[in-house]
Amino acid sequence: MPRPRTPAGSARERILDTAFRLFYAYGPRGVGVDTVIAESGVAKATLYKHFPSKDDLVLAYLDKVDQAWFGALRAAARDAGDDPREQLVGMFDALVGACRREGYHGCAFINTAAESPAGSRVHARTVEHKDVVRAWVTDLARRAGAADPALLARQLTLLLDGGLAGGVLDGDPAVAEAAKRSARALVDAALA
Amino acid sequence: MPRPRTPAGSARERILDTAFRLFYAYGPRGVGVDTVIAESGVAKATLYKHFPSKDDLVLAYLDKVDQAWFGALRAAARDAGDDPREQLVGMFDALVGACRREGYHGCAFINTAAESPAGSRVHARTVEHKDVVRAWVTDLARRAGAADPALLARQLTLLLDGGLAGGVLDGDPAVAEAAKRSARALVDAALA
DNA sequence: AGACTAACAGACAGGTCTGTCTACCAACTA
DNA sequence: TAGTTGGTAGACAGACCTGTCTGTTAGTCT
Repeated sequence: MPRPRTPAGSARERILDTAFRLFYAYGPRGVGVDTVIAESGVAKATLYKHFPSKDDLVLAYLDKVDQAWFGALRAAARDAGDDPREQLVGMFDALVGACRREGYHGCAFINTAAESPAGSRVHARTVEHKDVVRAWVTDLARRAGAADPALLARQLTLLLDGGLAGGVLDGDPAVAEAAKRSARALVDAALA
Repeated sequence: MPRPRTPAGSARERILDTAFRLFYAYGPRGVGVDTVIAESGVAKATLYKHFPSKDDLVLAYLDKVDQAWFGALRAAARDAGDDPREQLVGMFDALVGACRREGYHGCAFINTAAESPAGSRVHARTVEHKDVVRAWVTDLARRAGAADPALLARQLTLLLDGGLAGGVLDGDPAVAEAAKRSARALVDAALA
């Protein structure tokens, strides 16, 4: 186990944490590698050792975002109780919470995908993330007894995406609340 | 009236048309001024005469997008008949149409805002655009007899944004169809 | 003690980006 | 005819970006 000389975790962690913060705030393209290096107090060679290219760092960033967001989504659903029907609505509290958070700036995946070329690894990773989330919602919808779980899941993730994406501009909690109300209406309609 | 030597319209139009095409496909940040110049067959000085900075060109691009998208939205609503209630659902056909179009790449406003700094003119213009559209939808909702037109408008534009934003990845018409079904359910619930 | 590993510090190359500037040209107008 | 206007062509400055490379330092393991 190599002991890090600096107190705040290993170099890799510091790089990734800094990249997470800067990339989310300014977009990966808006942050140069030199800035990440300066802010994380790391040598350039060290960064390129852990992440062979900036693109790899961006992908690692997206993985971190995926963990955080998907985790928040599942936690919000869990907090809504045991009924899958309530969980489908409750997961929107993750959106409400995100909107309230200082520095909220919309969906990291959408934002990053918007500034990446069409067939890039970033796009593939984003599609992967969206698919995983939608599969989870689909399962929830099935357990709730929806006649067409795939459709309901598509509708709810659409709503989630809308709420998240619009957050690039302003994290108005009213938007998240409207999304939650919509979710309630859609779930009610699907399980009538 | 100065006669343009090149057949395809004035220099300004050519620049704007080219910028529209390239900016939408690759994102404003992904396209250099030199590329716009080369593709539109215009001198650099001419571009900077009509648009003092690249930012001004980006704003002009957004205005063009606004006209196109808001126009499509109103046309789709009009095609749904005279009943405001039907128009609220019918406007989603603009989304369906956009998804089908070759080269569809999501919401130009969201995509551009994602790669622009927080307090920039691009953000302000995007907020302005979203507000105008929502005001129009609110009016439609009021005429349809919604108890809370502002809420219904917020819900529907949220859905619209979700469908548009997700299009950065793939223009799946199934997404647009799901959005339209959601709209129908939400309108029905609000006007029950 | 000696080898090895991880990290630091920073120069550097090669490319791209925005925006400015000079010089020239063609058409219209007074 | 002379001036004005709107355009072309392209060099250039200055900033910034990614990725490579050299050399040094500190801690760990055998």
